[in-house]
Amino acid sequence: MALAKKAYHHGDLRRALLETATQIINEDGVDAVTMRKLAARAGVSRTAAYHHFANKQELLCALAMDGFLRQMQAVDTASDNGDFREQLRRFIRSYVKFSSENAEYYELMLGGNIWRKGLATDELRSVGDIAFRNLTRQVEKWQELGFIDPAADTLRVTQVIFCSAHGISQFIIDGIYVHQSALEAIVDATVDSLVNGLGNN
Amino acid sequence: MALAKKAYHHGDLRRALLETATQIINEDGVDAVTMRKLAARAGVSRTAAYHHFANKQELLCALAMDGFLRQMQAVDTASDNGDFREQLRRFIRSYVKFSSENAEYYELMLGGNIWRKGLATDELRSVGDIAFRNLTRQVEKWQELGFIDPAADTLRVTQVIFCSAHGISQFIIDGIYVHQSALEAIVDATVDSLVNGLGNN
DNA sequence: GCGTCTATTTTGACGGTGTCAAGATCTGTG
DNA sequence: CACAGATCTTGACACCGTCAAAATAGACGC
Repeated sequence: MALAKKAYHHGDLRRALLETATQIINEDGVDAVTMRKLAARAGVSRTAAYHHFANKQELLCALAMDGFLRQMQAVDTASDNGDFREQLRRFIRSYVKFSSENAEYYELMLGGNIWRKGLATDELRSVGDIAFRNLTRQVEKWQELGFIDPAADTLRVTQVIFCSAHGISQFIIDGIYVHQSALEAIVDATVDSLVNGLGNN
Repeated sequence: MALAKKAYHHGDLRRALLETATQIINEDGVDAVTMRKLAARAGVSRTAAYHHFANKQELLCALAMDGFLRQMQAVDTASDNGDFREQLRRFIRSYVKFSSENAEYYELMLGGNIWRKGLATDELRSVGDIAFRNLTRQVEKWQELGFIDPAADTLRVTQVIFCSAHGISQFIIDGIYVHQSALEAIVDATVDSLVNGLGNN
């Protein structure tokens, strides 16, 4: 008996398809991912994938899940030395770094092609929640340290920070309004604004 | 002689196509916009549109342009009564309001399907610049009023504010992490953070 | 080992998409 | 009125996602 799920004909077609998809994403972007191309590269017929994914959306959700897992590893929520500005900068910088280095994946994860249409899998939804809760916990830590008012609504603060980080990521990726070369400067300006406010410099 | 561009067979097919597209967007979303469907609704054959738009992307760019123009009218950069917090709140609130009320258009304008792939028309690019410069000018005004340090880099400040507003918009539209019901609360929290900073409440 | 059952894969097909090439048609101009 | 060029149509091609039915291969009870 195989240990996990050594499948019948192919070996583990599901995993093979996901890996092939990742490869295609890195080569030609998310839009180049096609059920037919995927099957062809995996050496299998056009519709074989449909026994492992109900449809293309479900496959994309599985890929997005991988993205969230990799993102959680990449975003710095561990090191807690330095003052608030330093910690927040490290956090946002690592977030934006991941986004810009994995632009196509980020597009898949948060680009609206999945969520806006309400097509997220339950599984993806829960992984997304975990990723968000990671950030919430970080904010809680900052509140415990007195960096942020402990009386403040943790959820709101998290959303404020997250929206900033996401906006930067998106504009950097799309190359509009914010250019790659100014990435660090913008992150720093954002951090300064969030820490001290625009009013009091 | 016609005054503007009364076309030959149809009348003004270009305009008719754009109007039909707007209609489809409002009914079924951007993804439902199809060259063939467009033609059918306009009562014209499949490929007629290709004499007015080089390809689908160019048509989408034209629609995005309309979006930016409407956005500029909708975003409040006119009224300048009240203190900084009030003005910034009015600005961001009107921005997010437009985004959420015109979600499909916003997706088209800034959703990455155009910009990320580098497919923006020169015309669209310049309208986008104008829209951004509108915001820059608003920030300049705030600097002149002393709400924001006049020595601060206007471009950076604009980007910081814009990224926030965009992040909120995107998450609201996609219904992830930020829910419609908390829209005003999140805008207010963002405004407070931008004005006073998270550190000093 | 054999037969059966089920998971897996394939083949064929359908309707949909964007877009090109060639021909038809209409309109403004000389 | 003829010509030229803009405009539109028809036909075709290569894709796409996905369903239904047939074929196949492994697992499991006997």
